[in-house]
Amino acid sequence: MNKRDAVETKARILSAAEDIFSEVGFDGARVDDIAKDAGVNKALIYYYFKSKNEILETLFSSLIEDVRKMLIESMERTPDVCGDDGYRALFDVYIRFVSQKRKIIRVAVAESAKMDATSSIVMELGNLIINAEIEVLRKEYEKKGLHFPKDKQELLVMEFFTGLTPFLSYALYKDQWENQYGLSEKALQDYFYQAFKKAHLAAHLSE
Amino acid sequence: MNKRDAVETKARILSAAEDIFSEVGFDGARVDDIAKDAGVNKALIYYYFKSKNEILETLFSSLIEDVRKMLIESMERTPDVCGDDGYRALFDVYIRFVSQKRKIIRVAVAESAKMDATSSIVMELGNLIINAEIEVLRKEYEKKGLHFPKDKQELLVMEFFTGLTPFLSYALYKDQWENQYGLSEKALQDYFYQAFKKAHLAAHLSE
DNA sequence: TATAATTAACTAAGTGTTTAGTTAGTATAA
DNA sequence: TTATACTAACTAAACACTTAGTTAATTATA
Repeated sequence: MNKRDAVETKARILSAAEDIFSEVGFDGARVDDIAKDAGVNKALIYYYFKSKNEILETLFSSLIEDVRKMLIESMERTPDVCGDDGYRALFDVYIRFVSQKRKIIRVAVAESAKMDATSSIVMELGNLIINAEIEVLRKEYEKKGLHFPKDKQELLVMEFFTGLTPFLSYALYKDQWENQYGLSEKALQDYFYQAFKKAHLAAHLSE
Repeated sequence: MNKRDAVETKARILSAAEDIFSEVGFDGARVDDIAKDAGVNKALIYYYFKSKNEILETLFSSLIEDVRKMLIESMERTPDVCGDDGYRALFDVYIRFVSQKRKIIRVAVAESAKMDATSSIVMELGNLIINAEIEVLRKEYEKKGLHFPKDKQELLVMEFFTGLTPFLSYALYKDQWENQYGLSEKALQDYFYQAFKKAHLAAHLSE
């Protein structure tokens, strides 16, 4: 077997783990089941990862890395966009991100919901996303010749509650809303975007 | 050894279970630990509950029952309140609810985040809360002589994303924001209320 | 009113099963 | 022939749940 097979095998293990973690949670997941779904022997998992926990950490690291890349790319693509267009661009990045990463976000939220999760991945995600929002706002203030109040920590909380958590809940409950109420993905996103924009405009611009 | 009050003992078991579930999740929780924390023999837990799962179901049933009571009481207390006051009343009920029930809400969110959770307790909570919001809105439309568009399901989704999930995240991440950013509970709630009101006004009244 | 019968509340010490992780080895490509 | 990729078979520990009782209090009976 050559090296390319190994990379692909490792990816298959991670993918199977992601599926199973998102279905039954980390503690509920069985390494045997991950191995079975990945089509490998269980011992091979311990050849690539030192523990079940390291599989989760690898998945979380990739998630953080991916969202960081996504945000950076978006900012480089539209460096001067602010206001309405800025929100739209940010919204598109978020929605693409949570749609793509829905499964692992479920796991992150479930793990963060545990009380002892001090090094919470959701907080880490939140900080990344908040910084992106601040960047959009900063441009907006700048364009108006105003100084952005950098140190206002309450703003971060506002951003978190009004900005990040609806996206997380979108990732968590999208399927259920679609099934239970027959809502299309497009309809969901349209209404969601209106709420997102209004909440942000209300929070930052109208007073 | 003296016999203790059975009702009180059962309550102690449930309380210990709630603590441990919220710390390490349902699958991560050990029945031995619950017994130890409740100060009873493990077998007594199986005397009162047929399984570990039944403990969780009992806790979830109580949560649903409690929120239902809370909402009904609030509506009976302020039957004609609408508009700004209506939102304030609803907000107060919500915030009191999530503050009191924070621990079990963590568990509910963690469990709901698992993909197979079809009979999701969060969806059940969501429907209860959504109905309460609709009631406030209905009064508002009525007072203005307008007919409330009952069948708009998109409204439910809006309510869910903009109304319920920030409360859930408040329950989940309040401690972390307080610790990490030194925010007081009052400051959090004040800003949170502004966001809540604006999001709702924006969603329902400004178009 | 004393005591025997009954039951609710509780426990020590398991049982069998499931689990994460290991060992000791084989096959293959370079 | 050496390093990488892989597996069947295994183990120790952890786990949910059970068994086989005990204790304390209540109720029925003499």
